[in-house]
Amino acid sequence: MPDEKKPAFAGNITADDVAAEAGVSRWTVNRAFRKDASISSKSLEKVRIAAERLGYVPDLRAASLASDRSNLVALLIDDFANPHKLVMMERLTRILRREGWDILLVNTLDRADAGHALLNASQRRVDAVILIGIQFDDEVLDTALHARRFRKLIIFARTSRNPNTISIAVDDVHAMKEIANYVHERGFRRPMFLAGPRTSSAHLLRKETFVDYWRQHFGSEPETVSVSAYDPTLAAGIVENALAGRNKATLPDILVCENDALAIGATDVIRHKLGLRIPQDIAITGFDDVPQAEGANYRLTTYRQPLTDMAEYLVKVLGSEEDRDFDRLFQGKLMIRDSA
Amino acid sequence: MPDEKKPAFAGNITADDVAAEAGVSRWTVNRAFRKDASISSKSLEKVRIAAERLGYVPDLRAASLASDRSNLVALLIDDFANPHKLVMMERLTRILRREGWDILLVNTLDRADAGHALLNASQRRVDAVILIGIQFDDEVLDTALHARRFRKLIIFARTSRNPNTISIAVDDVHAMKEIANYVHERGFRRPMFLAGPRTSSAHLLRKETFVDYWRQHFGSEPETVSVSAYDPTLAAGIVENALAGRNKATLPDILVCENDALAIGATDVIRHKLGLRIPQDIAITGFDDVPQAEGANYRLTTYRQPLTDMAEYLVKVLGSEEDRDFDRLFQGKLMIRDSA
DNA sequence: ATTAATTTTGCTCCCGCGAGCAAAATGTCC
DNA sequence: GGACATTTTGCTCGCGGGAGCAAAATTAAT
Repeated sequence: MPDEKKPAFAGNITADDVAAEAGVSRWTVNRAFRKDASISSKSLEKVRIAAERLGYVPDLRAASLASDRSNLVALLIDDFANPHKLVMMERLTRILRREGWDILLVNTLDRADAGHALLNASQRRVDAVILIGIQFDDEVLDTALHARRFRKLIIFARTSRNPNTISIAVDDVHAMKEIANYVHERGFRRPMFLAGPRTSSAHLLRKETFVDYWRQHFGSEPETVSVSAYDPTLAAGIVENALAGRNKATLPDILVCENDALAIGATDVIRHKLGLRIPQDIAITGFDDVPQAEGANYRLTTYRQPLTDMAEYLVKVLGSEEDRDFDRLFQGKLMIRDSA
Repeated sequence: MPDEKKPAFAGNITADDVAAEAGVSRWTVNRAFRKDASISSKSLEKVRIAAERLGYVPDLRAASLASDRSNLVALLIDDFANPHKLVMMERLTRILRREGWDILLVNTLDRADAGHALLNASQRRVDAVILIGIQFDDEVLDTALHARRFRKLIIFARTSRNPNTISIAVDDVHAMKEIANYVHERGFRRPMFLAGPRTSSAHLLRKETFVDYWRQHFGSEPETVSVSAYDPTLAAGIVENALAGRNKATLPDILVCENDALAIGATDVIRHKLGLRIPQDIAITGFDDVPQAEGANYRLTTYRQPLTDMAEYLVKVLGSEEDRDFDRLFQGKLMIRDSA
């Protein structure tokens, strides 16, 4: 009788086994699993059946080793407190997988760890590295680029001026000017800007744009406050400190936040700790348009990044063999809701 | 002369190059990068220096191919709408990386896609698969186990009765009884249970436990409502439908939610669409203790899963060569806040 | 049918490293 | 210094598949 014992580990079935079963050579078997295969439909069918019976799937490690293409990209992330990261990961993983790219997820603990994370990725011989964290400053990038172990280094959803990286991001300058204009149009006159960590010049782009634009066009100098991470909880603490004890006259009339993570933390504390109403006592704007921004609780006026388009462009870049300048800025959309 | 052109792609430096530079054999070079290495400190130093100069790092694909150990685990996720997933990912990736495991992140689009996702992982010859999604029902598991392409199949943060999987989860039965008792103690008498998708029997555990326990100990039969995904937005819609138009007498006095994702959606709609106060008009409990549950806005009474302990146990399981029953239930902790 | 053009198949030689063993080097003891 | 134990080093062979070419099979053209 056939032994019906518990299913054994079957990782050791190789193309040779399938070749024997199908009565063809090993190379024909391997060809059957490549899309560019030059193979007759007859032997393809034979191989399919034999592979099915034996439970064979090609070993991508070996394929990658022999072909020098891993079809693997590393995704380096650090700030898991930011809910927008979840959205970005979902979008990226979905679209990348659809195009045949696998993803190595690396949690970069802190700035000092960035180098190790990059090394980690390089040992798997990833074809590209995608950075969606915040702690990858110029120094880290330079180290990575110096080692030069990846074909492409992509900064996703953040502008980078480094000429050796590929930056796929929303046009922050345009976006912040649009926000500034909207804020002013709606009659707000004393904005406060809530900024994130200042780890590199690129992060200052939104803040600088807003502040400079406001000063130049509307005269006054906006207050600014900054938080050391894009974390709603931290933002709440900072905002509470910054606004506690103020009265109608000294309170900003709107809090312009660098992103939704900060705006959400700010909203919570303004309502529940400071007892103020949004937008009557103080309005709020965000950036990113995370899912909860649309929910009944926040109704946050924010700026939507065209993440899907950006991810689609990303896979196009990954697939390209050219060595040109792939940097690209996308235009987002101001989502007007109740918070401002 | 040595060509000093711009930093080239340096993925092609091999142990042989380092061996030549250091004046040792290739095997000594490789040994220098293994921790169990039997190597003299003198040649280790020589190799380190040479490797540093050439920018060499071992190729893990080749190592994995030769040793039949990839040190890679696949992480399969599907419900990215649930904020708790972000917490789980952070914890898992951090602890796994610390122990030398790399992570292949696979976004499982839907139930039909689960098989492909598993195949995907198997082609990279991962040492184990970790499931933290919801759509991996018994049928999917059986298919995966039948193919048997992984040494270990771990269901994380969800109980599974399948004897061939390893389930690392919180003790749902104990937890729900604790919640039921607490709810009753605090004087609530007409609970409604808000459940998630009913894709497999395992998902019903919390609901069934609560409902059965309540019926047996407190007489009445709780109402139940279910949402097709752990998504706050969906939960909001369902709850609005379920509660709209009710008055004091017909409204449940507490909404017991299967997890925080549902509780958050429910909270938003109860406050902002139905205009009710929490907990005065209706109380709420959750499960998971996501970061925002503690925030000023929700102050959600919920049940904390000991994620760190669970993740630590997971790496222990991964490292073990034994073939015994690794299933384990952890005890969590009821976090009492303002929502109930 | 014959020859040439084209597709399909099989083969050699790698890809970069590890297991396991034999040779060489080093250390130990009297 | 000699005999032996112990560490360190080098080597053969294989992990599973790809590039690229030559042989074989098929198709097209005359």
